[in-house]
Amino acid sequence: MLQVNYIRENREKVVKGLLKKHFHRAEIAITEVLALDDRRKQTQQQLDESLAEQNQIAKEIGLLMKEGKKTEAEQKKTRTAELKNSSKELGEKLTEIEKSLIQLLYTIPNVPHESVPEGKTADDNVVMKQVGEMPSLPETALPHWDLIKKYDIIDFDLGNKVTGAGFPFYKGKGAKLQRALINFFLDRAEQAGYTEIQAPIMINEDSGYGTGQLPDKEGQMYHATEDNLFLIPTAEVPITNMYRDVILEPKDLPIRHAGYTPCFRREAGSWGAHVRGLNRLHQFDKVEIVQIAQPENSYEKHEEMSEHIQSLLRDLELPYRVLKLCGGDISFNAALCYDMEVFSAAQKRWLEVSSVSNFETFQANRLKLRLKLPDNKKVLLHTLNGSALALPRIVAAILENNQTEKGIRIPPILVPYTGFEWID
RNA sequence: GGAGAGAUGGCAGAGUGGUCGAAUGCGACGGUUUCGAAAACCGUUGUAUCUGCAAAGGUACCGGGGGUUCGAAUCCCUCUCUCUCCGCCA
Repeated sequence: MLQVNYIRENREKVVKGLLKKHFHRAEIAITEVLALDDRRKQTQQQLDESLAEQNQIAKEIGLLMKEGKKTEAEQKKTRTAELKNSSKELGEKLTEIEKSLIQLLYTIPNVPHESVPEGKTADDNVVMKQVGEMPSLPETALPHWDLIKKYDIIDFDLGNKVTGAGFPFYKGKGAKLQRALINFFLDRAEQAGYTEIQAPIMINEDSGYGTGQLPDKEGQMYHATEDNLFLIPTAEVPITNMYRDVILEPKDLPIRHAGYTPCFRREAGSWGAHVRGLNRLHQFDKVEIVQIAQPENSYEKHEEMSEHIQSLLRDLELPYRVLKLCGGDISFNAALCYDMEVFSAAQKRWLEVSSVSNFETFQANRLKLRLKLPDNKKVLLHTLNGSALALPRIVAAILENNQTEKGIRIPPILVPYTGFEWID
């Protein structure tokens, strides 16, 4: 959620940025925000005045009562009755205005960083770099959904039976590979200075609002209505919400956390031929990295996170590229976002395995996550996160790219974690 | 699941209707003292929002929401959470 004061002071910049994000009603929405905010202030002021008078009279009555002047006290009560009525009306009006304002703000996306390229769709994203050699596979190469059957390591049919589509079972070396990847990612994050977190995988409503999954994207989350809890779509949600309503000091920063969790996404309506196998699941494993940084250096941290993620891909020997998302493709919350894609050689497709974003103050504003400066002023902090990494597509690429006649070769860096060199 | 207790400022902990935004203690910060430190002493020390160049002032907030009252941290209702005991249990 954008700050109203920021909008007010940077109106042109905000509108321009929102248009880059293809938020076409930017001008209208901003005008309305400012108008609502003016009305809010005006009403608040009227209410405050009314309440101030009431408080004043109440004090006077208190004094009169002490002195035993009951009649005079009774007289004062008439005026209070009037004031109470007007306060009530003003209060209701204020609540209504505030509600409209918040609702409107919820519909306005974050302003993109100036380096975000113009563009409408994923085709307009800018390839920043491409690393690694593209494997050349024989004609007989299989896509991962065939490989997992051949070696009996991941079972979708069992998942269908026990839970439903998109909830596969990992078996034997398939299960061990999962565990190896998680441990590898966590160890590397720890080496890079991230404190490991084991977070709850269900969150409450407040947390959903805090990081922006609510109110708009509730359809993406599984909802346990009995207890009004949501299964997390990413560890970003519980980890970032650790800092909801928190005021930090410069010495606490930057904060670096890494957490492994399963992630749950309903993915309503997004199924099709291009999401076969491991390409899209309802439940998957992911190690997430989160940083909380000072506004003046958050973009350095963003680069740092991007570099960390890339180092994982290089060590796994996967060919990858880094995209800078264009205005039209970048997410609602993000100011800047890089996507990391690995090449899955049998599908001959680039698969998104990580997304690293700087949200600037967009989440912090909802979270009320602030920094207390030496002069006691409070400013909103910047939040960042990235996948490091999401497992299924990494697994898909490893399986496809490393397939040989004698089996699937495990990348050497993982062998200490898996305990085996081949899936055969 | 049953019974009971509770939720107050960074922490501890008073406060049961009228200068209570809230005693006191601890912590933190600044100062005096000291070669330096400790101790002692003095002072400062919540958040949000509005008016204002500022100084200053208004309003709201004692778990959340609602109510009673001229006036509520204090009374009533309700929700949430925490703790203790019993039951069940990885």
